[in-house]
Amino acid sequence: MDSPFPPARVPDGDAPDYLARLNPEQRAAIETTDGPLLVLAGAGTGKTRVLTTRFAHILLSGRARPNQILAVTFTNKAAREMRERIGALLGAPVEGLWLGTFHSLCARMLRRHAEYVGLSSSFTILDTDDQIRLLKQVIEPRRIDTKRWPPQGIMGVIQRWKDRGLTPQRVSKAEDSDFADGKCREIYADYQKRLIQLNACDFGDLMLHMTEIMRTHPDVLAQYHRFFRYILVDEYQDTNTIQYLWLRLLAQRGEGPANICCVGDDDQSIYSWRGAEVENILRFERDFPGAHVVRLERNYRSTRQILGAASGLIAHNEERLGKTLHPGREDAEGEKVRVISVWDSDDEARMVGEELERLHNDGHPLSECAILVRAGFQTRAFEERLITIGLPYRVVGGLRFYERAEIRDALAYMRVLSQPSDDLAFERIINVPRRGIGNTGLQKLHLHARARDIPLTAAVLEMLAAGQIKGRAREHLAALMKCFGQCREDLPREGHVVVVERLLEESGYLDMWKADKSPDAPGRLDNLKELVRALADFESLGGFLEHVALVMETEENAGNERLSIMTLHGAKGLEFDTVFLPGWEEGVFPSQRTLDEGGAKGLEEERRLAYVGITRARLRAIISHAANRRIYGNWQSAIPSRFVEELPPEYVHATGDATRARHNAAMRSPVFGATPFPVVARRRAVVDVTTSDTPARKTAFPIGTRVFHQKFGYGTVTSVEGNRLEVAFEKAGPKRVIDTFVEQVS
DNA sequence: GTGGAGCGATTTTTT
DNA sequence: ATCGCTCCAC
Repeated sequence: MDSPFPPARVPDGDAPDYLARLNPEQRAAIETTDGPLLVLAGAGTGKTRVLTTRFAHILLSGRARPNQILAVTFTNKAAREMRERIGALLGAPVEGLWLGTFHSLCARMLRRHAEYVGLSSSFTILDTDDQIRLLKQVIEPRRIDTKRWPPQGIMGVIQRWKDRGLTPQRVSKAEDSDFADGKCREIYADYQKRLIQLNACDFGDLMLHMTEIMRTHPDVLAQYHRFFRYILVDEYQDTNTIQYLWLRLLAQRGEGPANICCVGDDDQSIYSWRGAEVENILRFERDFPGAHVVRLERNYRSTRQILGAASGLIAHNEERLGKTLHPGREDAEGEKVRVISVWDSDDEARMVGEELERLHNDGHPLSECAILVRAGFQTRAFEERLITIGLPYRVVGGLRFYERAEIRDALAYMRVLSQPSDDLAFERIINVPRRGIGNTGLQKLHLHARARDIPLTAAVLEMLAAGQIKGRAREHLAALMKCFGQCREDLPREGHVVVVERLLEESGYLDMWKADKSPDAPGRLDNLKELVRALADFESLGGFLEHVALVMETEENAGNERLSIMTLHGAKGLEFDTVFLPGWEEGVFPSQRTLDEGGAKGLEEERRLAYVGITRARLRAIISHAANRRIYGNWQSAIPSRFVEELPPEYVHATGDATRARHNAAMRSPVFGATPFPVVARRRAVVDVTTSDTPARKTAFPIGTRVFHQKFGYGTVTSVEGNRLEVAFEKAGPKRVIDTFVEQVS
């Protein structure tokens, strides 16, 4: 240790105060600094705390300087959180950390060694849309039936190969038989070639190129070996093969065992479908001989009842390292996990709504409640119900900011502004708004560009000059190119914020949305405003675009007093006082797809998902299953999920609500219970609104106010009753809504 | 080049 | 049922 940080070492014997309030296992996980270490961190056992304290401990004990620790996470959110907490522990923000996602760290490394794979260090990182667009170009000349073999499917095959660390040369013929008549390998090779020509990378390439460089250039690898003294990995159970290879290259140096610490939980491995290999964590001790293993099993989050139910459930899995959660607090007895049987999915939504109202009225904050579903289609029933009873919610997940069409369009404009040779970006916006360039026009442009070996923008200029573009397209394109040219010229003088704003204005892009009559157009304009605002946080356009490519998220307005609806996958890492777990039926959860093709492994993963769901709850977990559910338009009867049976009965309170459910159903449909009568259901909904004891407030929306609603669009208030409005929506017709769901428009 | 009709798919999501 | 995408006719 030539250069301790900070200079003063913590004296042995006296434990420094950042270690004081940790339990013995947590301390072991932190103080076992040298050699390979696997920390099996059960849900709610203080994983992040261990990770960040360990990081701080390595620094404060003088074992390494900040830039000698490599700390890897999966999401930007996790990286950000870690950075903040380390800063808090050290009392000051630390600069120059190698702390980030696998992909951002690889991007950073790859910029230094890009030339080894034929890229220049200014390579661009493509988003999913660009990838598909490029792949389509590669597929096109090959006479492949894109009905049978859609580009997305081929992209999936390629990505899987990349996940496994296979460059086109490394893909064996045998690997490439099933999909697209065995042409995937050629397509993959072409696609990679085109990426290099464009000086671009997709996400998989960041890992693939960097791993390939380290594999084939021992000098580069040695450099990183000298550089990184300690490696920390979060969520190790989610690593795929390429991430594993990348880590192993960095960790397995010749002299002595590596200081690699992987933190994870095999029971929370739920991402095999995107390439994650649970085996990586199961195999850790064999991969790193002499590894220490620390189990964190004291849970400080949930009640004893919840932990008992979750542990009993996960014990049905075979493939696991084995861990049992114990309550960390003595007072954590709690209520039993409730299992509620209902008649159909409408009853389920109604039941959840009623429970939520009760909790809300008892003073439990809605922000501490969540509905966790297996699949996206389940959210709709709950949304409708919550709108009816007027409980504010938000659906977490959905499309994120940078995935929205208008944001991607605007970013494409910026990319062309900053890099005229960015063909994929230019292709995206050349006809947005409509400029009279269709498929054939674009083909001609491509032909010209390829023939002259120039970017598309240059091809446009040449073809305009040569009079090869006619009619309306000619004027529009000339105007567009002039606009880009002018903006590019103004950029250094006026700054990127002003110029981008002008570009979006003068190119006609903003006008396109202003003229759009659809209900979500105003929201899109707001998003664009937000995007331009975010631009100001960066010094240059290039810096902003790099950030966006890697960090595809913005801080969502958290909306404090709202309950959350999200998928179980989306809930991983979060916690709530109260968690609703609806749809525990065979075919929904576990999902039909898994039952059909996932085998025993798939089922175990579904069970882990159930385990993740239950362990999100601090105080209350409410599981429900319906006897009948509408799937893709028709009603189907369903039996309770096997996971319900697997819950240990001593921790469960089953509300045998089947009687009431059947009664409700009988009232609704005298002949066949399985086909509920929607009209009655709707009337019941209205009754519920008026009998609800949610206090009515004074509303700020007098009759005649023009309002906007996220789901229903524009409308005019026709009557007011406390905080409940009746609004005549222009598109959706008359609806009753709660005032918090609409905003006034002028 | 644009817009409408018909077709098929429809778990989970990050970077 | 619903949405998104492709194909075809104007």
